[in-house]
Formats: sequence, C-alpha cells, structure tokens
Amino acid sequence: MKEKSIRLDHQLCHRFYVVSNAFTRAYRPLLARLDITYPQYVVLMALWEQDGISIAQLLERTKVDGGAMSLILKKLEAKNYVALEAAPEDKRVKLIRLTSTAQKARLDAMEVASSMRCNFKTLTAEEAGQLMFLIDKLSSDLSSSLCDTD
Amino acid sequence: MKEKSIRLDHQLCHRFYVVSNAFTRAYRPLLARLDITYPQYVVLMALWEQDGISIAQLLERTKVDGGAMSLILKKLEAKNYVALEAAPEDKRVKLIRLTSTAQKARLDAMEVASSMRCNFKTLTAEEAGQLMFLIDKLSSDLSSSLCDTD
DNA sequence: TGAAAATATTTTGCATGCAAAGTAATTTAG
DNA sequence: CTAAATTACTTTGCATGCAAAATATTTTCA
Repeated sequence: MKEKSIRLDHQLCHRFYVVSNAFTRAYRPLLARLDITYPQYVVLMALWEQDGISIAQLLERTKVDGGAMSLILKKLEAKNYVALEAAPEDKRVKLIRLTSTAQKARLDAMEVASSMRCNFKTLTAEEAGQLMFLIDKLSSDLSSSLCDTD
Repeated sequence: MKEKSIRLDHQLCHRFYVVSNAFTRAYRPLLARLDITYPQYVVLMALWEQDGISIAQLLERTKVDGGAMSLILKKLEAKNYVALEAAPEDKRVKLIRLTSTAQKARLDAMEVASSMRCNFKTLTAEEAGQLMFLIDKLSSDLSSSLCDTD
C-alpha cells in the first residue's frame, strides 16, 4: 500500500532540492552587486550577527560544508570582507573578523534580503511563519536520524 | 523596521539550504546499495513514472541542471540503469529508456523511500502535507520572480 | 531554396557539497 | 613527562549546480 510513493511530486526531499536551488539562482543577481555567492552571503550573515568567531562556530551556525568553508573564507578574504587571525590561546583556532568594507556592505545586504522577500507575492507572512516552524520540525527529525544514538 | 531581518534564523532560504543538504546526506547511505547519488535517484524516479522520455522532459520534471544531466545520464548508462537512443523523427532529441536492471531496482528504491519516511518521527503525515502545500506556494512565487514577465 | 533563427544537448570554467585523508597543535594518560 | 588520542582546519577527489559558449539539427522566412 506504500508502493506508489516514489512519485517525485510526493517527495518532500525533491521539493527541498528544487526550492533550495531556486533560491540560489534567485539570489545570484541580487548578490552580484556585492560580488558574492549565496554560501558566501550565508557566512557573512552569520558574522554580521556575531563577529570574531572561530571557523568551528561558523560551521555550526551556517551548516556550510567544512571543506567548502576553507575556500569560501579565502575568497571573502581576497575580496576584503574578512580577516583571519590565529587565536592567541590556541593556535589551532582561527578567528574570523569582518572588515570595515563588510560592515558597510551590511546595508546592501539588508536591501538584498528585503527585495527577496518582495518576491513572495502569494505566500503570506503567517504562512512563511508556519513554513519555518514545519521545516524546523522536519530538520530536527532529519538530523536526529543521522546520528541514531537514540 | 525591516533592519534586523538578516539574521540567519529568520531566513527561509537558509532553512531550505540546510534541509536540502541534510536530505542529500541522509539519502547517501540508503542509496549506496543502488550505487547512485541523490540526483541520479531523482532522475530514476522520474523515469519510473514515465519511461522513454526526452532529456528536455526529464529536465522539466526533475529540475536537475542541464549540464549536470548530461553527466548523470552517462553515469546511469555506465551503471546499466538507462539506455540512450536518438529519436527517429528528430535527431537532436535523445530518448532515455530504463533497462531491466533499473526496472528491478525500483523495488529497492521503494524501500529507500519508505525507510526515509521512517526518519520523520515527530513530523506527522498531516504536517508533511501542509509542508508540501506551503512549499509549492513558495516555489511558484520564486519561479515567477525569476521570469518577471508579469 | 538557402541563410538565419530556434531547439536539444553537450562542454567548459568556476563554486560548492560530501567523505575521507592529511596536518598541526593541544590535551589526555600511563 | 612523553606517546597516544583529540581537536581544528585544510586538502583532495569526485559529483553536482550555474551560466555561458559551443554543436548539431530543424524550422522559418525572405
């Protein structure tokens, strides 16, 4: 009785796949002015919230891939958005700090965020809230399934 | 008044980014038995629904990137899951057909899908339905924003 | 009919995402 | 106190995703 359920339009996963990629494409022209990609934007958002944190903390907040993060930070550094410095107490740790350029760019980023929200013509604010709630629930189900220590 | 809204946890886009990647990771061990990746699985799902379609139709249904699709089909062909043939009327078009191996693998795929659903411990079936509805609404907002011919 | 426009697919160059291996520095144990 | 485990990052190899250019075919139109 669960036989017919490999149809694409019955799959939550495929919806996430499609929408996530659509977001990346939709952000591209908006982020072009800042000369950054969507994952780079995510990293900057995390830093605008809390500056001077370590790479491990950045990974935890953004959920960006660790291997990709190395490259992303190098690029953000090359674009003069961040500076990396070794932590004084523990030389393994690198602390990431926003440059003044990035501080100023925060205003542009807020424009980006608000113009993205303008794209949501039919989805109401309440529905967006429901959506976030449900995704968070799904998300915790998914992450607990990966480490099945329960 | 819309100033504080570049916080990561206020962003729908980041939730999709995180969950979409989490799905890919969660599927990997399940798909290992079939020796395929998640995008390859998506292509097979589309073909299990409707076999013998063109690449353009496959792109339309799966929303996989066109450039990636070429490689994916080559790999599925190498793994003996599909066969490519030129359409008789129009030599530009290639038709994709499932092999008998892929037909049999459909049963394994149904196992994969159902064991993925078992991961959703707290999300109810009704909530999953709501989630799909809301995502579809968001999705149409997003896609209409890309081609702003309105 | 023959050249130009359109269509279907592939290729290319760059940016991740994923898993696993590799490094350097720190902590833990015997 | 030192060798083994641990931790924080980086590197590597492979698989996409994205945009744009390149190919091969068809269709359209003057």
